[in-house]
Amino acid sequence: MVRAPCCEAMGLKKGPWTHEEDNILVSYILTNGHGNWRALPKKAGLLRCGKSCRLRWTNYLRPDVKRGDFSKEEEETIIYMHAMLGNRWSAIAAKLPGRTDNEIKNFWHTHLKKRLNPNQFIKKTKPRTANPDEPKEEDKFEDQISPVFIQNESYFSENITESNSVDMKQNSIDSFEEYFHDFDEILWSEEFTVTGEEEDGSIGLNFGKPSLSNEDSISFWLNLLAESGNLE
DNA sequence: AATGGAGGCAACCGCGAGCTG
DNA sequence: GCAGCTCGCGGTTGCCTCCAT
Repeated sequence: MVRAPCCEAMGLKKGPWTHEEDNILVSYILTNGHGNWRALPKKAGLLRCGKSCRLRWTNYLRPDVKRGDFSKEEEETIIYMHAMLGNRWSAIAAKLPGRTDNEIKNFWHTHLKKRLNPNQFIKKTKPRTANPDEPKEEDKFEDQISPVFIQNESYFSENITESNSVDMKQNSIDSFEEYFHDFDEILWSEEFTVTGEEEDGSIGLNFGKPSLSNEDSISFWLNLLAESGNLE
């Protein structure tokens, strides 16, 4: 199959986005929706490829993108989900409202990965398609989880009191199961709902459905653009 | 104050999946 | 069923900032 060229180079801009480009993209999407990403930049008057626009929107400009440091809970979720799913960042991001796969991926590589023993970290990326011959995700869970968490001394330092390595290993698994018992139920329940503005100022989300209504999104950006003087 | 290295993050690239005609 | 296309994902790169010397 012949792949369609993504950015037929000529004249298309690359590199960091400017505020003006951001404003154009946001205004266009809020007015028209993104529709066909490939056609969007031309319609919006941007010298970018559709891919670049989509990435910019999903990772940075979307109103429900949560910026700022990851909370302890979010870190724990990432570690837990990564132990279960491997490098399936989009799947992990789906469990962290307001966080993007790119952000999580970066956070993992720059912060969390360091806490793990690299020699023990052998989990490979899972293929996106389910192979019927392979064991189910749940069946493989134990095999995946132990090397990561057992080696993560800092993570379990509060729970592990035994110095004996064998006991420690078992304790780690027990601690893990105990520690994440409630967590698991929350993560795998479809209703992971937070609404309205949170106490910390972050945007509330209805997990499992669009986090903000279109109307809310428009209001958000109209206000923002109006404040910055970029929208009449 | 200058400089070089390390770390962090935004953005790009290439591939596979899924949709459509 | 096939070919062409778009979209989404994960890996990687490169720039910018910070910090140590």
